[in-house]
Amino acid sequence: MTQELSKTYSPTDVEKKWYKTWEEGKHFAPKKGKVDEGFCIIMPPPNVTGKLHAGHALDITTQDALIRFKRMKGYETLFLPGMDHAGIATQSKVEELVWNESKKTRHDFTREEFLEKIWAWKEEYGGFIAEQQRVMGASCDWDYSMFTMDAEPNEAVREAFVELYNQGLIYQSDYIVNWDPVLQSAISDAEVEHKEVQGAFYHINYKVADSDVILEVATTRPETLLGDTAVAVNPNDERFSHLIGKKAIVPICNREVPIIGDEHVDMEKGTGCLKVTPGHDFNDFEIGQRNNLEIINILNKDGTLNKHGLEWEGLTCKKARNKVVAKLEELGLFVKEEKHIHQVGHGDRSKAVIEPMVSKQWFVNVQDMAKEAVQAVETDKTKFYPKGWENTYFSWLREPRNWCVSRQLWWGHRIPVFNCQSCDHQWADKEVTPKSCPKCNETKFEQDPDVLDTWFSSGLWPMTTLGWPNKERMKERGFDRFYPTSVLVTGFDIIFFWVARMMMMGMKFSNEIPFHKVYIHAIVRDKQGRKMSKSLGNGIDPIEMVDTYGADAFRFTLAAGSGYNRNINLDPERIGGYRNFINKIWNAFRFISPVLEVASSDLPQNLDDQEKWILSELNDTTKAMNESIEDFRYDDSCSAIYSFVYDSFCSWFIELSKNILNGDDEQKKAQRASVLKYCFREIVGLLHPMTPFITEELWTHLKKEEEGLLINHDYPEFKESLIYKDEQEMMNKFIEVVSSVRFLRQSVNIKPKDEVVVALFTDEAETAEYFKTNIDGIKELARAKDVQITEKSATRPSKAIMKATTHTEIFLPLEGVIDLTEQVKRLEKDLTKTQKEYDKVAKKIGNEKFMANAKPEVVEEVKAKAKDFEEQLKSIQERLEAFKS
RNA sequence: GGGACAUUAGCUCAGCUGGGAGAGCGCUACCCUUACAAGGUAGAUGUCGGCAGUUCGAUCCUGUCAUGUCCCACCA
Repeated sequence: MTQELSKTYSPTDVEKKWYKTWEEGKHFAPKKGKVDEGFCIIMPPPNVTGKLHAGHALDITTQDALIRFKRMKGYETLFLPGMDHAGIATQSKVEELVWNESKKTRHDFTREEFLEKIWAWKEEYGGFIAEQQRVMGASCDWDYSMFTMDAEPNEAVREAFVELYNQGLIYQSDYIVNWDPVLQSAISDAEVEHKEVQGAFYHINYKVADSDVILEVATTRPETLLGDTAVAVNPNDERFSHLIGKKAIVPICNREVPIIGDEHVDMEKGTGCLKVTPGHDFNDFEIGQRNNLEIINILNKDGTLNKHGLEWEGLTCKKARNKVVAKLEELGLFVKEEKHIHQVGHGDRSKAVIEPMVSKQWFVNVQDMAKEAVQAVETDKTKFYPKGWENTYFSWLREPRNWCVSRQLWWGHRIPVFNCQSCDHQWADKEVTPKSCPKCNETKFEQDPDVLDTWFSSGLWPMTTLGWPNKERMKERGFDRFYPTSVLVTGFDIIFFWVARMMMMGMKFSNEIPFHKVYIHAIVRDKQGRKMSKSLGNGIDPIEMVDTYGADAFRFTLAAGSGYNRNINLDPERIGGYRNFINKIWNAFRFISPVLEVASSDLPQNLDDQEKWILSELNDTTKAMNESIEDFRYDDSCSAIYSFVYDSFCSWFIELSKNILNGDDEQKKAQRASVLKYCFREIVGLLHPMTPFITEELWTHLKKEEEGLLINHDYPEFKESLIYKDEQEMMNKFIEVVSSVRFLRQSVNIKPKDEVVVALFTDEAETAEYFKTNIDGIKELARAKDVQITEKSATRPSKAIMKATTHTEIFLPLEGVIDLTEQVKRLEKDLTKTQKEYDKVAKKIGNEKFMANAKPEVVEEVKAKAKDFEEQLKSIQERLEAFKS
């Protein structure tokens, strides 16, 4: 039936075929399984017009592995996809496009016209990333897919906003915000990146009015003196306290401003005198609030100086800075400039220097919400994996600043606040277009022009996607079944942006946590550990990797690198390595495929030693897989299955089966074939979450007629009945002996084809018995024509080379000349090594305190080791003496 | 300025509550052995960052120093 399998596995067609089968067969849709419980992961929605990058690939791999695992376990699973409108990113992209095409900005269009352009762009490129997610094998239910600007999320956003507004938790305020002059919008604190910049302290003299006293202030931003409305000193500072209440004269604009005392001023820092610019500095704004200072805004929206900039109106701050300094020098008020490295805020999207600026913005009062969000994690309602990331989460939420949610953009959720032009009433409305003012019933009113921060809708995402706030939709989409969702998988870089906000919003509107567990995965970097970036050109294109190595190999690589670490350094060569592993599986299958017809799908009754051993190893692997996937230790899962398949199954069990399968004993042959088939059925099951495609493909040859697709099949479980400890222990000795023979063969350059005679000496009756039972295996794998097994009291062959283990002496009798010096050298090396090991344990046994204090089982272990090493030493010494004489 | 995390084989990393240092890749040698050269067999490599302490015993615990990465914080 399957004789035509090619020597190497080619993934492309197989992957396409199976994804289509799964999707068209609706196998990603939630279905009640044997466990009466839902398991749901909401996929972090990527930017709608984005392109899949390595980070997304990791997102998908780790999430999809969990989903597939739980689906097989019999949970009703939902992997819910979606896309984000990504306000700033998308709008900027289209602005750039329009500019390149027609040298026009968005302000050359009406709001409606420009939004149309963005929608058109979205329609054209919007589906692209979802196709790429399919290529990765994401088993999400596309029927659930949502876009953050669809009608349903819009409804959710308005619902949430209006609720918060009516509860007084949303307010509008003239407040100092981070102003991005490129975006020409306010941005939230979380969107500001602080970068170290080489700047300077400029020392400037301010005259005190009606006196000769001069106050020297230090500032990094001399140009802002045009907006100064006070000079502040520390009230406890004896140097200056007597000046409090007097006036100072701001240079250049010659404005008289009060000298005030404020505890905030650090006597040690700078000159101890602080110029206060409430309009353009966060601290100064606070000082201004405390002291009722006037606020002067000296900047335009684009970051250039306005009329307060006097002769420098229209210049950027940076350009104005030098000119102001020059002017001060001219006026004799400039003292000196000191180099100074300081942190300057930059917009994380635009990279522009952020200008603190006072403007009217909408804020969410998050103080209480943050407390609840903190508590949920403190009480382990929501758990972080790895736990350490809780600190990051807490650090953000324990001292939250209110969240500036308004953005002066067009692309996004319009703030549902309306101002009546007749009666000045302001209200928030759940209707997209309210009919009339609720207070005066007039119909002349205007909606607030701003849109909401993208993270406002993202914060509601787990609820929105499950139908909230519409009762009917919630029922339809299974809100009660899937909320709180099971796991959130994401990178640490958006713990504040997203995780924290979802927690706050979730607790606020559903009175529940939005997810039980948060798995924070690593950041994918290049092989040298550098962040992938456009400018470095070191990005790895997932689709290219899939084309080259196959999605399974790529997924396995990502999974193998994912545990509780914070970086994955991705080297395409490693993907190649795991591609080879996938190919290995393919070929192992090719090996067993001819005997499948004589195999039964169930386990035979009278298992032999080898079969018990492999089943026991498989059982251990199954246990390890089940536990590690549950704990998000994909690295452990991958290494467990990798070494089982590669070492235990392929290198030993298949090799040991060749004899039997090529032999004449039909019954034994059928039995072995059945065990091979059993193992393989389990292997593809165990691997399916990581490598869904090849496993589903092979499953078609392994499944029973009545069984369906692997994607829905039961995940292998640990079985008490398949523990065979003795057989495992014996097999380890067997492997040690065979490897030793191979080693000895190589040490005297015996060709792989040539057969040798092997003599084994052991005093362990059980071990000897085992070797005798499995003598064919030794012959086959060590290429021996004859194997003699005797007790150590027997005479050793006179002309032979030898290696000693703790339990068995392995001799290769040789004819002709042996290079004894080589052998002596090698044995002496063995001797020193073993002696060292022995000395270590002997020392412990000689140590009275050790014998008295150590745990009994440790003492026993050490004693046993001592005995083993002693045995081994004796063997080596005897042989050395024999050689030397 | 505050904090977190890291430092283990050439590279990337794993090592659970302290009890003989591991994996993958790479490397070396020999092999086209009838599933697989995207393969097989065998092999080499570590003062577990430095120093001190606790302990019968420390890669693991404590302190300290060094180096690195990241996060937070109001740009005097």
